[in-house]
Amino acid sequence: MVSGKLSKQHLEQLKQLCNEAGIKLTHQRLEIFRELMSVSDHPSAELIHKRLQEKLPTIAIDTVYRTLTTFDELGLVKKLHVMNERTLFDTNVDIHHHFICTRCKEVNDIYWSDFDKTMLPEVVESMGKVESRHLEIHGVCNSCLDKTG
Amino acid sequence: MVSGKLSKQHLEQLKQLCNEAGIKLTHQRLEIFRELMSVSDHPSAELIHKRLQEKLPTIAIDTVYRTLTTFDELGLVKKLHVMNERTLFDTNVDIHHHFICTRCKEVNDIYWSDFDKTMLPEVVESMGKVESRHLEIHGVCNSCLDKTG
DNA sequence: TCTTAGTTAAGATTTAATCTTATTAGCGAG
DNA sequence: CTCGCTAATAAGATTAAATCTTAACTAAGA
Repeated sequence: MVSGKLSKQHLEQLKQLCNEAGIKLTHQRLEIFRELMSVSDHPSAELIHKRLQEKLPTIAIDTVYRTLTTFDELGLVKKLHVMNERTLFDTNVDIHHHFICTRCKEVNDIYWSDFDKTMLPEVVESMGKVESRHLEIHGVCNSCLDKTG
Repeated sequence: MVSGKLSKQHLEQLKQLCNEAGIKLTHQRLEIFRELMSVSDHPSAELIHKRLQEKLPTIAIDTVYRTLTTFDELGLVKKLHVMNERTLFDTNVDIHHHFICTRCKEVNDIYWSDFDKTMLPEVVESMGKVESRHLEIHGVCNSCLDKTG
């Protein structure tokens, strides 16, 4: 788990990762990394940009977006809800889940009643009043597999 | 399951639902409903708008958005990926899931390794090459429950 | 038919995210 | 350490999804 205060170990990790990936360790990347490591919540790019205003008053929002995407590719952070850029509507209002192709973005319905009936862990129930659960499975659909392997 | 060609039964269902909800059954609502019932995929508001151009050349995109939201409230359709309007970043790259509060939109991490180890149904595996799974649990967090009940 | 509250069309507005271009800076070679 | 190349950045324009505003319209009950 990556979280807590920025240590020399983390710094070395970033340095090494940049080296391996063949990208430069810029001041901006370092500060965005430092900011990320100092929080345990799920910040937006804009929030990070805002928090960095004091240290880097001239940093552009675009740089934050770009850097976070780079970090996502390096595996340092994970984007949430990336599968679709827009809101979709489902005429199927029965309980079901989705298989989303990471290449063509096609959405397929999944029925898994055994899972729907499964009790959630105690920890989850203690977080609040659960209303629904939705499983998103990401992968490459057969159609895309056929095209490129 | 709601899909297939629009039948009189569907029409009556819409009429009744509008009545119960105290809203008018307008031409636009009927055509959007008809369009929704004729497809089995997951259309966006813009796609529906586009498909309706022939029948209703003057329909505004805003009407489609509004109507779909109304239908969502009526339970006729379901919005996908509604929990967050923006992309968030997670510094936790370990396998985990999320509890998302439908009121304050706060995101909490969930660990459920038993589920992570569970085999997916055969139907899912046959859809393509699965890369990852992500569970989103929606509900009201304790903090929000305390405020209003 | 008349009335009115709810609904719509059209276009402005908001806002997340990306693109363009000139400038800057990391970092390896010398 | 300095130079020079190339990747990276800042700034502002741009794109696009979604919502808001306002005047005109219409469904449905009286």
